[in-house]
Amino acid sequence: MKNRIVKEADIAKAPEDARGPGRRLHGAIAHRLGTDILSGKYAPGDILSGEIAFSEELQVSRSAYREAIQVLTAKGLVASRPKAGTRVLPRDRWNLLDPEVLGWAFAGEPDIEFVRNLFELRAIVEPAAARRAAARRDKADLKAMKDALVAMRRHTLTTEAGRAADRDFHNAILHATRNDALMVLSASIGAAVNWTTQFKQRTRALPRNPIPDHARVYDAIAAGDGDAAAQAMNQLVELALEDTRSAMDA
Amino acid sequence: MKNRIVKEADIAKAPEDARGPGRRLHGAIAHRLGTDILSGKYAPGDILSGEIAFSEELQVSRSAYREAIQVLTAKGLVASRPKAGTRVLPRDRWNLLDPEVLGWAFAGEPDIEFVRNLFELRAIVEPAAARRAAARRDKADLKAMKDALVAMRRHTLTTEAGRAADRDFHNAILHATRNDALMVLSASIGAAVNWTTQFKQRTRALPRNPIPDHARVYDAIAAGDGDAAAQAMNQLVELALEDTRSAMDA
DNA sequence: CCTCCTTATTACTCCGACATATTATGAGCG
DNA sequence: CGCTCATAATATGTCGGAGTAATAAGGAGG
Repeated sequence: MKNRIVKEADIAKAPEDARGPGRRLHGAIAHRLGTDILSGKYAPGDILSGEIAFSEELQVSRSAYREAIQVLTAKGLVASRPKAGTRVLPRDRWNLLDPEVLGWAFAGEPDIEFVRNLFELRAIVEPAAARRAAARRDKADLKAMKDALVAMRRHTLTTEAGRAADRDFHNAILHATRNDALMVLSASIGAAVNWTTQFKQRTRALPRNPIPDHARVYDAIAAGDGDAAAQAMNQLVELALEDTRSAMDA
Repeated sequence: MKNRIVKEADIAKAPEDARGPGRRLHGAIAHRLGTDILSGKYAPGDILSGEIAFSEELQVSRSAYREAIQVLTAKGLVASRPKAGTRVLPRDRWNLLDPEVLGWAFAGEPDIEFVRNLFELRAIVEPAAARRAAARRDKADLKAMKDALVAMRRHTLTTEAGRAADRDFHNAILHATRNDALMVLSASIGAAVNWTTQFKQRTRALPRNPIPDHARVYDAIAAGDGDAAAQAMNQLVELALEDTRSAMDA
């Protein structure tokens, strides 16, 4: 049984009705409106045309449009009130750490400043997570990290399998912290990192081999050395930011 | 002249839900289902009854029920597929940092372990934020912090106004970091902290005056001393955790 | 035992009507 | 002239039903 994945090219090919199999209509509408908002096409304070007008313009029923709006409302992007209409909320109300919102943010040309902020957050959270992982990890955690490391060596970051292994490695570390809140944050940051990594690949080949950095983090966690793990992870993040920044400047 | 039968009265009058004004019906349904999921009434893997059955049981239309499901889907709590039904997703897919989800998590008796994890995250993020705020704050930031500090002194944490001032203080610090991602995280953590603070008050009077701790953080940020700001904030969080833990143990 | 096809079930989409909440308007009055 | 309060206008909210499409499950054929 072939488990086909939906390629990015498919939805990019049909910008108007970006609706592939498995993707619901209201999901597609939410995706379109979400990217439009994140890209600045609709600015905070703007009021969307009424339900009837907009749903007709999009050629969809009012129900589908409303369900899409509920999704955006749940993510803090918009708010609706009778008679007043649906307006885009100020940016600080947006749920920027929502994985789907992050995907929308990176759908177009990503804002360099926002990427910098995400890496700053990553530089705060991941070293601290690595320190705790070094103290709490068990054999299963170490095995998951080592497997991911091996997979990264095999496929390199130029392939989707390699990037998946990279995410697995970081997820294994976060999992070893035994902290739900940290793990959820990892899902968000991991998604963002994935987008930026993909972006790096889009411009040119990765200038540096990231495997040794990951190996250092693994060794420190395996040795139970929290300080070394935090330091190694901090270095990893800093270098990743450097790579991404140079790729975006070019 | 219209002889209307009880339509949405049942849900509205339902004791626990208390659908307040300004709160929509689908929002109330999402709130109810959300709290039921967070409280464990519906466990991950459980399949909800079909749209028709459940909407009739709740005495609401399918539209309202569906829009509520879209909200839960957007927050990663459930996923729906034709023929398979709507099932509760595993916990690691939940958007636990979504402010609304956090509210649902604290609607019932909060899980002590989850609270500990949230404070651990706070202990990671807020000191780092304070360090950066010390480096980047301007006069407006300092004024906002000082105003919040004054308001905290006036009202104390026993009043809603005082707790709002507490949130304002922390938000001012996060705002001074000039980092969107950090600010969003602050909204989440702030919401959670608000719930726990409220919980502390519910059990007994606050055993210690938190104002001096906040003042120390302010002084360090005003002086531009990043290390001192981080250390003071770390101490503040640790003490807050201690208070909350003792309040919950009792 | 596996593959392919059929079928039944379930969510998904659409439609049109009515109810409700909020803003805007303007009449009446101090 | 400016304020208050009732009234009307309008967009969102809620409803019920009909029909479509997708998918898991079970059966036919290899």
